[in-house]
Amino acid sequence: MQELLTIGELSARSGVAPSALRYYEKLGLIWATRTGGNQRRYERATLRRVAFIRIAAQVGVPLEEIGAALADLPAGRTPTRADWARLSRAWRGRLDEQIALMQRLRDQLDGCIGCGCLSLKTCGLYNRNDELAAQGSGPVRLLRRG
Amino acid sequence: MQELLTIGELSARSGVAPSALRYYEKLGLIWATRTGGNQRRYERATLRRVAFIRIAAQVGVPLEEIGAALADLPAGRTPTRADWARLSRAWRGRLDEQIALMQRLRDQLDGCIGCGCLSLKTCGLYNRNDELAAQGSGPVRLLRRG
DNA sequence: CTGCTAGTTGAAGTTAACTTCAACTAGCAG
DNA sequence: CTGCTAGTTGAAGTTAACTTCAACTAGCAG
Repeated sequence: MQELLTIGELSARSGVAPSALRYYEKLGLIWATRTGGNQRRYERATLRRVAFIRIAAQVGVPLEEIGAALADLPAGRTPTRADWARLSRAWRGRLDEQIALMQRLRDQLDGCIGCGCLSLKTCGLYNRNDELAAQGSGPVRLLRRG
Repeated sequence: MQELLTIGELSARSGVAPSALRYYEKLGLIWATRTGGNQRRYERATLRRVAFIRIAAQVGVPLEEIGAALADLPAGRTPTRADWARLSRAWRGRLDEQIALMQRLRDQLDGCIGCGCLSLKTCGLYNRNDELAAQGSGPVRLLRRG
């Protein structure tokens, strides 16, 4: 029942390069046991973990934050369905916020750039971005905080 | 009528650091005339240009692509309201696509991680991401292509 | 015309998320 | 037990989007 995966197998099944998997390990996002010859062997549960990492990363969450979230999973045992469900609830809220922000951006882009009023001082869209900029900056932050 | 802005003024009014403005100039996104003493002086229209750059960048569009879009603005004259409207229509479509993708991600996160089926091979969410990965990778690409 | 703040340049540094490289070892098919 | 593919490490390289630094000059208030 303990079928372990080599790094090549995990890479093939997750679509993530071996070098990226080693990088994730260095950041503490995943881990592996070692063979006598020092090669990595991954538990099957790692597939789910990597899937979660990739999905969150593609949504713009920095790996460090993903690691913090994963650290909330139970330490001793393989996470259950319920563990993952609990974790995903938090990201659901984040996605909701991001979607709402982009919708506001879109609507204001129509009304604001569309009408030619994009004049910084008076433009609601730009001022919103100023507020966001105060919390951080760049697209990633925009996506992170919502 | 030709009130020009110093880099400090443009920075203060746009919320973008002087070093970033110089960087944008190096990339060809904005430009300035020079005083006798070689200091930059920006036309007021540059404010609108910078606003557009920041908004697009916050949505995840790389500066190089923003530059390509800005290159479509009329060369000889200050862009009119209609010029900006034309430009913004293209970004509107992009935003629509991005919003739609994030909504799909959210819905599948509910159904997929939520139910514990996040098993890569069978997971629709993850497979969608594989397709996306074929076009590029990472959050920025996700946001770029939609 | 003094003095201070604001501006100039080119080079180097920063961060995230990886990839590439070199030099080497493990694991397994035949 | 040979030979090839897959794996190992640490260091260095990559890209985007900037920032920081050093050494210097402009512009303007008083």
